[in-house]
Amino acid sequence: MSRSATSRPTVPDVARAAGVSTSTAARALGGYGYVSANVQERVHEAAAKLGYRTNQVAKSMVTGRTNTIGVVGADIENPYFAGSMRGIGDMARATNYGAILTNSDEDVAIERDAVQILVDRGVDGLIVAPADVSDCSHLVMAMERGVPVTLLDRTCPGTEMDAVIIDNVKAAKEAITHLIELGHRRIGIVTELRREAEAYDMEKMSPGQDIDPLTLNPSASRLLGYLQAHWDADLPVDPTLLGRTKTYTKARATSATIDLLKSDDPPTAIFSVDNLMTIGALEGMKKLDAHMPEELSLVAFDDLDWMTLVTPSITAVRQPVYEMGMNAAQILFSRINNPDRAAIRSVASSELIIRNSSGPPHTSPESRVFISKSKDADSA
Amino acid sequence: MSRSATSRPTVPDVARAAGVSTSTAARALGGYGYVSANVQERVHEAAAKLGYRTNQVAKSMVTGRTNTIGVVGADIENPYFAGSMRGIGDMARATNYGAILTNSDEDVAIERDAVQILVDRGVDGLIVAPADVSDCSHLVMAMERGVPVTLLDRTCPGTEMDAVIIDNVKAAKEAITHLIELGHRRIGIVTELRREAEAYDMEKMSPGQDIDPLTLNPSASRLLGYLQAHWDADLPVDPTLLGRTKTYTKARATSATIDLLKSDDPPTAIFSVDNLMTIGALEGMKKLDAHMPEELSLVAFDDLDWMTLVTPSITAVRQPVYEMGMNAAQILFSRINNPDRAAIRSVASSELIIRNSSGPPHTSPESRVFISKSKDADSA
DNA sequence: TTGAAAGCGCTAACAT
DNA sequence: ATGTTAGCGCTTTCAA
Repeated sequence: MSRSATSRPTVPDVARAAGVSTSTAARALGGYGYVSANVQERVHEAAAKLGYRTNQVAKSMVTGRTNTIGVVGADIENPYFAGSMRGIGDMARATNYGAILTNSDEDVAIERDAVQILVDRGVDGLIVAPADVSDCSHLVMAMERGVPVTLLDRTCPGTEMDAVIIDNVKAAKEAITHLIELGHRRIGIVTELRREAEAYDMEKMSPGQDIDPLTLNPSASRLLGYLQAHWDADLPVDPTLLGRTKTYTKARATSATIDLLKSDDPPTAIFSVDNLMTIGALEGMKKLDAHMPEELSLVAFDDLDWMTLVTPSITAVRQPVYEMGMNAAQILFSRINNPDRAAIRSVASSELIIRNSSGPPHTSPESRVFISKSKDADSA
Repeated sequence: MSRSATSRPTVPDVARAAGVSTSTAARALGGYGYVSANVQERVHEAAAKLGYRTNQVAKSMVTGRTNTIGVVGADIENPYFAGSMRGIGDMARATNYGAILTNSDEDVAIERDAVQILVDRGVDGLIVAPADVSDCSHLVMAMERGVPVTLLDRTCPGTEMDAVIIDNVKAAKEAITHLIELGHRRIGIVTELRREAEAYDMEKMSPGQDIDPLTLNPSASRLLGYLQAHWDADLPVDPTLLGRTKTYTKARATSATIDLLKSDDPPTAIFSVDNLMTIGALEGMKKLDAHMPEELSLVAFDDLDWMTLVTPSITAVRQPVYEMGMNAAQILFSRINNPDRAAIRSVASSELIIRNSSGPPHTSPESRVFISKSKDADSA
């Protein structure tokens, strides 16, 4: 296991070549302490000649800092995280940090594991999109161990962690209000809502109760926005319009959409709660041959590059993912350098981009071909 | 800068608590050397009680291994790399490795920098998609420094590095042959070809010359496949059908496509050479309102999830990106554990998925509305 | 301004 | 099977 053909030169090597002591050479190389200009130059010359490069591992051991952060997201294949990750990576590079990427698949156990491993590795900080906002104990522990955590996309209620989020309730509400204003009265929503409690919320929630959106996972808070839009418009809410996938998969989104469309009184519009759900919903619509926007409107959460290319182009809520990633990294670095400052909560602004997949609803059910079609078909 | 509230317990701490020597405790903890069952248990109890966790940095310093690899791709926002990265990450996790991700934006200077920094950081190996196959000196240097490199997506000719690739020439040839068999005789190609030399190749290349595809960047080797398909079918090649973007951006792909379509004798089909080029090409086609497949056929390189959702669905060459990423990681790990084995070149198999964006060409130019339309329009 | 020496937390000879 | 000791490459007191 010869790690290197000829092992790399060390500080003592450079010192010897420059005719100074180890500590002087180290000072010159590391740029700290007092060094005379003359020595500075001699040392750097020697270093260049020998091809010296600082051994970061050794440096880390004594400084206690690795200049590395850990990033725990759900899935790098999801454009949301890919975009954030790019932002994080760019900011890290600019600040001389490395970023170790791990995927949790929205599984808290995997996330807990990943965090543990990253902390063991000595990362200087973590950026985490927690799989479950009600289970953040491992993140709190990391912070207590001296490893700062910046939350992305979600917050952990009752904790004092920095976070970069958007206002999911507001964003969803805006999307639904758009549909209501177009005349839609039966709006389906395709969303995960993994935890039982979240699904019940739709019936339990009422205009009176003042729920803190920060205690909710994104899918639940987007549901809340859905509800609030209805309340504000004095519209009733029909629980059968809830297309709950329980599992975060495209296939479930497809079947949830199909179920919705095949119901006795199908929705005239669908709100898909994030990019994976959108793909699933579109697949379901395609299977039933439901045409947008004449037969069915669609508003998607998360804007992707292909959404302008499809016909019709898709109305979507855009999040500034790249900027959010950059911001999260920046906030984390500031925290690393100033562990005791107050927690920052950065709320990025989202934007509803109205395109052609959303239009006025059709008045007569007869004109909606997919309905009669679906009567013939069996299950999915 | 208090890194941790109360600093973490060390091996000596555990040893003391268990009433054994440091080295015995270390052996028990690290699972190496001889330890009696009795002591093994006592040490682990003590460790658990103290909440001991191995300091990986210290361990790395003495073992010379960090259990970390570096990954240098063009852009994590590109689904190709995101998919590979997911594969790499999953394999790394399974093998107890961490993966540091960096983006090169296809810039050799950035890549060289990234490699240097990762080597300084002490990564045990690198997975790199080299920005330019003719400029791999920094990768060779890393290898000479004892840091193995596995190439992804591209090879470095004349070097002995492991690589995971597909047969780009064959894949492109298959795609173009499909179009030729449909009856197309004027097939446009939208591709980067950054280097001047690559662009000249189209004219210079001839059936006789036996070019080694491994000396070419992906976009050039796909062009070669394009040419070979023509040669095999005894069809002439028209250099004006080359939509060269020079820069790897969507915008350039769009304008290259528009230029192609607005030319005096526009192509009846377009081959977009990777996913970014495809998005650009589609945008250009949409701008000119060129309908697929009646007016214009499209075959894309890289298959993405939305390509089945658009109308018409898009014919595409699929690469097993996830598997390739996994494979690259596996090969790298095997090389780390066996530095002297022969180089592996793993060629994954691609697949042409025929959908609805490719069909027979229209015989009469008059029926192609976008042509007349584009006569009116100005530039882009 | 420079040098000598200690030590970060671990592993790995070597001795017992 | 266990303990003693040295040392990875760097930073960092402390003296000079």
